Amino acid sequence: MQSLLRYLSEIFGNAFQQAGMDSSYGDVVISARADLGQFQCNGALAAAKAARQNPRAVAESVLANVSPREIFADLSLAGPGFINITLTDQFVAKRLRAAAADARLGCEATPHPEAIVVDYGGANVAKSMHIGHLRSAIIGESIKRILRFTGHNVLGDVHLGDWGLQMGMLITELRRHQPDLPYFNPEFSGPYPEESPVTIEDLEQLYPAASARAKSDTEAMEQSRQATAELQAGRPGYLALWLHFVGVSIAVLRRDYGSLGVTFDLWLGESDAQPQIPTMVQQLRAAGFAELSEGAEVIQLPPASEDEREIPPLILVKSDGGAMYGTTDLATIQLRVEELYADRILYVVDARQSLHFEQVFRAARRTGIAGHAKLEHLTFGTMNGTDGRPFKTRAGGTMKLHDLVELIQTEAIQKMEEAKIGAEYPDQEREEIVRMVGVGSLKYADLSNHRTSDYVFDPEKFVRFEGKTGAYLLYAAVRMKSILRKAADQGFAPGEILPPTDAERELALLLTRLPDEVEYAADRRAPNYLCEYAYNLAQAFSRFYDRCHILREENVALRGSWLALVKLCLDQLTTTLELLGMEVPERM
RNA sequence: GCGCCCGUAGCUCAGCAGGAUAGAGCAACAGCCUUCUAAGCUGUGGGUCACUGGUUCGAAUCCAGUCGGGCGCGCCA
Repeated sequence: MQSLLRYLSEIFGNAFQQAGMDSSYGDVVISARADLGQFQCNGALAAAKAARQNPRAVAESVLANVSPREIFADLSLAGPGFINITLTDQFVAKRLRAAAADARLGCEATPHPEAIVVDYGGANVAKSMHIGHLRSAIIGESIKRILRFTGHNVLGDVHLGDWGLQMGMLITELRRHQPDLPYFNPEFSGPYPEESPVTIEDLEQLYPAASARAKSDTEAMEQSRQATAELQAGRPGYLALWLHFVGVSIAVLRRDYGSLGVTFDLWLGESDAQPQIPTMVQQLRAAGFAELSEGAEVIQLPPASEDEREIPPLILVKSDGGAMYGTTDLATIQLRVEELYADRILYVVDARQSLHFEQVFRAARRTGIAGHAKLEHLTFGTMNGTDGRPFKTRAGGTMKLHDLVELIQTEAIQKMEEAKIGAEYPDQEREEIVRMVGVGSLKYADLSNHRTSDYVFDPEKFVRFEGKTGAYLLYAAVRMKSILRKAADQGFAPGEILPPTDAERELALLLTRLPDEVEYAADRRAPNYLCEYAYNLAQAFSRFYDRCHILREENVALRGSWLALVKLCLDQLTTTLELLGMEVPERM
């Protein structure tokens, strides 16, 4: 089914065309003046300007050409040339019946499906996830779901930080503590132990220690570089050790991402691109893209057109022969294009990496590595504390993701106790509710900000469950479920959706919007639009709920219509929340 | 120095491919539970959209400049 705005825009586009003007002027949008109409078309103003005509006269002639007319309860001209549009209740009801009968709730799948890789998460081996990893995971997960829902073939890749200097640091640091391990003995011929010599706790201690040491001690840094080079050259002991680091880390990452409802199709990492690098570099040299500069090999990236700016070259090979992360990213693009047949690769990464991605993308396009694939850096802003500085705990440290999830769930438990809700629920169900409410609140708080803006991360505030919060949305959905359950118990079934009256018109109109809202969010890769829509739905439902006592309604047809409306509302809200990565409990 | 992003209500944020009277939540104040879950609903007050200029019939939205804030800028990732 064609989306409503598209359908209306087509009608007005045709009307403009018949009046001798471009159909693009026919764009219909939600009205900014609900008192004057449900929708509006402003194209006559722009068309009049282009044609040097009187805008009201243009609007008049367009109005005369509008067809079909019977779906409109009112079409009127206002102000300098606005066309205000109000649909008949019959037509609205017809749209809703069609949406309710459709498995996709009236959302058409894209006619041009692409193979899309979404690169998000970005966790590192040996570092436990902290709140700095939150946004990429939450935003990336939502964008993945949205694009998948719109009909694309989407693969989510965690793209682990499992390679590079940090690995060398870990190796040297561990050697410092346990030099007798067989991994460090060049004479050792294997096999190496299957059991990891370190736990995740060990790694989390080792990493900051190693990092600090390398920063202050040039000799330690040199050793780390050396170890990194040897690892990359394939020294068996180091490789075996590294595999343990990765294995131990992934187990914990799966748990942490899992607790957020974030799942990946691919658990690839920087290391997976390494085998690709030597031949790729050879190809680039052969094709004349590599250039010697200050001992390193670089790819120059001069502007190719006026809208490109000067940017520094991409370092392809360091002066010590090693690869930089830009090289790894290039090789990863090559892999995704050649082996995953990616048409498009999206990177959900902090805005501070903008320059890096600009370099990588430009290099990938110039050299042909990207092929026909489109590359997009979907930036997101920094999470600051209430003081406007990057977020820190009271103790001044970074808050671990695990602790944050726990904190917010503790709060959910407290809220339920205060409201005297769920005391009689089985323990397991109550735990599930707490998880869904806690994680949902956290995600909604994050996603309702536009992804590109920096925002203040205030746990005290996110934990509140009143107002425009995830908990409010879940609460609304749960009330819908409750009504439908009680209706079924009493033998009341949803019936045919009738033309809305004043009591439910607001809700009914909102329910015609899902396809346009999803498309809007998908086009902009911006989940916050869906957050807004979900909130509007929940609010419109709550008002309707307050005004109309559904189960007490004695008119069977009306009650059936209302129940069908609740059902459709629940389906749409659930779908929208799913696209945001939120789960709805049966009751709460 | 160069570049990127951002200044909207007391606070946190939407809105920005130009459109009519700039929205929401929180906070403040006033109401609504013998009725489908009050984590709810209703109402009131609160804004020179940082500033200046420009483009336009029309600018929070586009352009230029100024001020203020954040971030980034070749061998870490």
